[in-house]
Amino acid sequence: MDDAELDELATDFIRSAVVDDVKSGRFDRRVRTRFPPEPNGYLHIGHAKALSIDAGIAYDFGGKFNLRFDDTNPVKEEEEYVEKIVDDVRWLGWDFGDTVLFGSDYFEQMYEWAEQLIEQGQAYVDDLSPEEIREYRGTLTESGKNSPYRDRSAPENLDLFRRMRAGEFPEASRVLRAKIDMASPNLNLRDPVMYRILHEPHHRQGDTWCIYPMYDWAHGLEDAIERVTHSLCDLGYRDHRPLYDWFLDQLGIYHPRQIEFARLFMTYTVLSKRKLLQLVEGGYVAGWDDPRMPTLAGMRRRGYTAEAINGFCAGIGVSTANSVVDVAFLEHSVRDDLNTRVPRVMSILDPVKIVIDDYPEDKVEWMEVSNHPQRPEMGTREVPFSREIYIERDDFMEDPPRKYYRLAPGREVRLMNAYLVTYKDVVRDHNGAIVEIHCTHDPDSRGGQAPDGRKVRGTLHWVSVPHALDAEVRLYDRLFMQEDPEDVAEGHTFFESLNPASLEVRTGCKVESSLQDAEPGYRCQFMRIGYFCVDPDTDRAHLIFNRTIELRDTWAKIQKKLSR
RNA sequence: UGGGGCGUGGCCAAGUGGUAAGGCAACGGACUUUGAAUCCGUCAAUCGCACGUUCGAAUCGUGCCGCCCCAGCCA
Repeated sequence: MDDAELDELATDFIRSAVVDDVKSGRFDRRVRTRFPPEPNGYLHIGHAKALSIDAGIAYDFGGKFNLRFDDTNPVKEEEEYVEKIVDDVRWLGWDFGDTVLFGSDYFEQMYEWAEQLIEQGQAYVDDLSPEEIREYRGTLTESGKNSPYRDRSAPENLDLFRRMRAGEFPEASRVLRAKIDMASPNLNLRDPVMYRILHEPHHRQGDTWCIYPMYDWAHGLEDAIERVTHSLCDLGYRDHRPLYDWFLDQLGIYHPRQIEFARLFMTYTVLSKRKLLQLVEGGYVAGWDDPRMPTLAGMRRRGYTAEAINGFCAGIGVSTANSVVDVAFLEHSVRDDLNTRVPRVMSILDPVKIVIDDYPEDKVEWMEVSNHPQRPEMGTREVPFSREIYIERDDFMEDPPRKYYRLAPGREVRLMNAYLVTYKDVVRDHNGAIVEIHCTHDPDSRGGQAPDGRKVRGTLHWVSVPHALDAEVRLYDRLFMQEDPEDVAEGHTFFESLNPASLEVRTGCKVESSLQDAEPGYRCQFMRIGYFCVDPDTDRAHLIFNRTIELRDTWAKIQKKLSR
């Protein structure tokens, strides 16, 4: 890549920094990034943003991208999560080569470097209790004070540290600390803990270790071992950067550059692993992959595409300002992607029967219907039409308001790709509820075109009664009712912001017969309603669709205005 | 009240001394066999506030205000 090509890649402040480093040869013109999840939960849309930056930069610069688990705390981490995370990263389409990396694989090297620091007199074994360490650390406004164990000799520290590793001491009895500055205004530099004793088996290392490295100590070393050039993380680590740099400098080893960016926040959503876990464990949702969850697994099940999510991430930009992205932008990204790629189909969520009195009783016509009116290359299919069809219950009104131009007494409407039909009368049950609407049709309007060119404003979707397939449809809505779910009164929790109507299960929906063999994951647009996909719970006897997202609904807006 | 960050339209976000990009949302209108999509148009005399420097400031200086993060043997 020459300089002119590089300049074009400088589209945000991080890429600009990378461009500078490539130009100056700081890392031999290499670019290598990494995504370092801790395997203690599922990935969510916030991780998709981080991935889009980490992996996206490696991709744009023709560099390498590492997927590396930051698994330094055996008590919080589980194997199940690593599989799910790997799966999600692949699904999003990011290429991390053929190896999944683990920070824990570097434990031995880290240990050797710790001994080096001890020998250099820059790390010591501290016997203070956790409570004492906290007291000695001082506060935001008062400086800390030195531990009485701070000046142990290097040989003594080495001996103690080796015995820590050998398992001679109980948990919490001792730690290894870096000897930096207990008076630093940056609390992270007040002799941070490097190793703690944990008599816990590790998900990959088994019982090999009983001392485990802390994040600040481990992270830069992992980056250095992997020859990462740019270690990108969220703003929360800004204050840790001096420490990241300090360890690498004292060791005198390869030194990547850490750059921080703002995490993603989104309206009507919570994005913290802790809270997501609470939703799962409290049974507020059906699991990590519940379609209402902001997890990648949930969104995938909901019908969101990787392209939509990546497009969203690219669209929100990268900056260092804390911001809350409007969930409407995510929804826009999803509709935008689905609109161009997904076939159209007719399905009725709330059916009411129409009988076309002047249409022969046994006749069936197979109408040729485009799979995507704007994209003829997606082909056509044959859809059966007969005397009795279902339409949407709210596509008929006996006493319609202004601007309603669907079926009503005295009206003629178009049945999409079929015929123009005119209202005749209605049949009710003893409670007065409508059970059938009777119409007549214009036999010369086959295909839906008026032979005389008369204007017909309303166009309805429909499904032939004898051919219709029964389906369950799960209508999902936002999980939370408030823009900021955490904005609750004192003593209350975000659970109270939960939307009680976030899931509505409809049974007895009538879908087009072409959906007969649709496989789980199949996406389509139910015309005039929204985008849907087949849920994995589907089986031969039971078709189940998830509503991914509604179509924009201008009529709903007009109605709202009319009612005011 | 220590330290580190951040403040550009309802929401993101460009802009780095030469007179406020773009997207989302919203609102009009055109088109329409999806009230979808598409298309066209409207939407910041002003960049947290106040002084100052300059021919000229969102961009530089000073002061103030507001918001976020840090006191795990979590990451």
